[in-house]
Amino acid sequence: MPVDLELSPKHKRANGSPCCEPVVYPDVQREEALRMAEVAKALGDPIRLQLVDVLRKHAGKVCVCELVPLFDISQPTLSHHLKKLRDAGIVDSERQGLWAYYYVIPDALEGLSAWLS
Amino acid sequence: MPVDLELSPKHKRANGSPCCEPVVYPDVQREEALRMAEVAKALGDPIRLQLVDVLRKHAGKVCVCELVPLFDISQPTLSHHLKKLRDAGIVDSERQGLWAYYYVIPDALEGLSAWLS
DNA sequence: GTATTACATCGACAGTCGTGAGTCTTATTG
DNA sequence: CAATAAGACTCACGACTGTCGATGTAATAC
Repeated sequence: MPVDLELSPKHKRANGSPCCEPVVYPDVQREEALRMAEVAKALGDPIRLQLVDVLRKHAGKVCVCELVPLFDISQPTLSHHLKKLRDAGIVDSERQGLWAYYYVIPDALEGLSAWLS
Repeated sequence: MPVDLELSPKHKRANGSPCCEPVVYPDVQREEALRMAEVAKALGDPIRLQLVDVLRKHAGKVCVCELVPLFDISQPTLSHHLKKLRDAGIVDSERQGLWAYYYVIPDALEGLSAWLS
């Protein structure tokens, strides 16, 4: 329910004077925005978003070798995307012999999710 | 409640044969992932995320001249970010004389928000 | 031991990004 | 009319991105 509060007819301002009452902006938001933007950026690639989707739906740890055939990209590229997700703190991995198992870090998406709701 | 379903000790596979039972991946997700990644990418910059935050909290249309003093970037750069948000379908604008008023498109974030929840 | 497999890292490439300075268009003011 | 202001656009710059092929590392299989 957007309310059009004062779409006031504005006036050209003298060069030094402020144009309008600036919208207040809480400083607390700033570092939180940095973190949320970091997560959003990591999700800002279709393949990474689908990777997270698969990992979440699987509700457990998924071997990289299971992920490779799902996407039409090379193994090094997939590894690169997984690293991006790791760097963003969204997923983590666990080595077991030759195999690496990935999983979504619980609550890693909660901040962004809460803000979006 | 992550359940470790069969972290089966895997075996090295012969070169041609499949390594593991690949996780199924619904094709429906694919275009939806494209759209959500587009939105996430647009939110993947702290300034743009804060811009959307301001526009949402204001619950109405906000003049660009009110946005400029909130951020430590030049006016052309702010305009550039607003264009990115417009291209991603997150915000839209409305000209009124010299002034441009921006607002968040209702439900633009709903897809991503629902997926994250 | 050697060969092979899983996965990560490196190097290189074209493409995109965020940024500011400058310019342009349009509308208001006088 | 001329001057000025708001905001979008253009250009250029360095930085980063997604991609692949090649290479490196470590563990398994023989």
